[in-house]
Amino acid sequence: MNTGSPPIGLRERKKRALRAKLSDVALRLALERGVSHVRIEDIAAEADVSPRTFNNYFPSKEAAIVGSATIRAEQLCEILSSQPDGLALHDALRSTVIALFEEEPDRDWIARARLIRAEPSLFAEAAKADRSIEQEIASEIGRRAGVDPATHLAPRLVAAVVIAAIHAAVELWLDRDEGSLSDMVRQVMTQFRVEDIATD
Amino acid sequence: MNTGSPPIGLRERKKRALRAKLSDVALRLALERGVSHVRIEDIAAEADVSPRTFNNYFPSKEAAIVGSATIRAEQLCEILSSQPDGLALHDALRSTVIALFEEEPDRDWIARARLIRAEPSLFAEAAKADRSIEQEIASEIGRRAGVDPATHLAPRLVAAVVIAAIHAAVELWLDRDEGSLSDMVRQVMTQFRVEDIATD
DNA sequence: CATAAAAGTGCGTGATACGCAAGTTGTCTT
DNA sequence: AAGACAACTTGCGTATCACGCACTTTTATG
Repeated sequence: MNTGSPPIGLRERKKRALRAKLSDVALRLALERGVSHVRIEDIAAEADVSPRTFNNYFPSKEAAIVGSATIRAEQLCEILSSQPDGLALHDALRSTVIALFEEEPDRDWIARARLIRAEPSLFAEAAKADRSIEQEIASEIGRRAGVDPATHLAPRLVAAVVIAAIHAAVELWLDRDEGSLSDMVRQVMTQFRVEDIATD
Repeated sequence: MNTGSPPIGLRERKKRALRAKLSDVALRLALERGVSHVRIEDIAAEADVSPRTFNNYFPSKEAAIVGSATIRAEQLCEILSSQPDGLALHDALRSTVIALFEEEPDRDWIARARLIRAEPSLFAEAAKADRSIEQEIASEIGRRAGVDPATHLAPRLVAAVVIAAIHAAVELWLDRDEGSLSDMVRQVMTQFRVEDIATD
C-alpha cells in the first residue's frame, strides 16, 4: 500500500519508531493510572515530543492505546491472502487464524486486550479498526469463493463470523486466565463450519 | 430493571420524551449537515433545553444519534427470553431475529443505520451498545443450553455469530437498497446452523 | 552543497464533558 | 391541600481535546 520493501529511509524508520513509542507509552500509562487519568500531554512528555506532534500521529489517546493492535488484524488479511488458492475456504480460514495465534501473545498484548475489554472507550476505538478489517476479509473471501461481497451475503457473513469467533475465543481466554490462547483458538475454529454457509 | 408497568408518572414520561426528542433532533441535524457540523448547542437549542441538560442525557452527540437504536437490541433480548424453553436453540434464535425484523424499518431507522455505517464515530458508539447486548444474549443462550458463558465458549460464540449475522444482513440490505429487510434477515438465518456449534 | 519535501512545534480557537451549586418542578406523606 | 423531599434543569467554571496555520528543523535528492 505504501513504501516498498528495500527503500526504508531514516525518515520512515523514525516515523514508525515514534508511532510505536507513543503507542507503548500510552498503553503503559493507561495501565498504571487508568485511561481517564492519562493526558495527551503526559504521553507526549514521556515520548519527548510536543503534544501537537502526538496529535499528528493519533487523533486521540484511545487510538494510541489501541493503536498497534490493528497490526494483528492486518496480519490476518496477509496470512489469508497467502493461503493456497486450492484450499477449501474453511480450511484456509482455520489455517489463517491458527497461524495468527501460533505464538502466544506477549504481556503487553494481553494487558492491552484486557484494557480494551474493560474500557468502553477503547472497545469502541478497537471496533472501528475491526470494521475495516472485516471488510477486507470479506473481500478476500469473496475473491476466493468467486462471489461478490457487494451483492451477496455469504462473504460478509463468513467474514463477520470469523471475526466474531476470534473475539469469542480471546475474550473467554482472557476471562479464564489459563491454558494457551493457541488452543482456545483452535477450539473455536472447530466449533463452527463455514462449508455450511451457502454460497448464494 | 426499572419502573414497573402501571406507575409511569409525569416525571418519567417527560424524561423519556425529552430523551427521544434529543435523539431525534440529533439524528435530523446530523442527516442535514453531517455529524461533524452539529454542535451540542444546536441540538439543545432545537429541543428547547440548555446544553448542560443535553449532557445529562447523553455524554456525546454520537451517543444521542445512535441512542434509541439500542432499543432494537434490547428488544432482541426480550423476544429471545420470551421464546418457549422447549424450542431448539437455533429455532429460538431464528424466530427471535425474524420477529425482530418482522415489520419493515421506518425511514428514520434506515437513515440512522446508513449514517452509522458511514460515520466511524457513530459506528464506534454503536459497537459499545452492541457489546453489552451480546453479553446478555450469551447469558440467555447459556441459560437455555445449560452452559455457563463464563467458562464455556459455545454461548459466546453463538451470541457473537447471531449479532454478526444480523449486521451482515442489514449492511447488505442497505447497500443493495432493494427487497425487504425481513427477507434478507430470513435468508441470513438460514445460511448458518447453530446446532453445529458444539456445546462443549 | 543547495533546494525541495516532510516532520515537529507553538499558538490560537472552537467544542466538549462534567463537577458543583443554585433554582424549579414532580411526588409523596400526612 | 400544604409542605417536605427528591429529581430535574440550568448556569458557571474548569480541564481536555482536535485541529488549522505558520514557522523551524530535519531528511532526501540532484
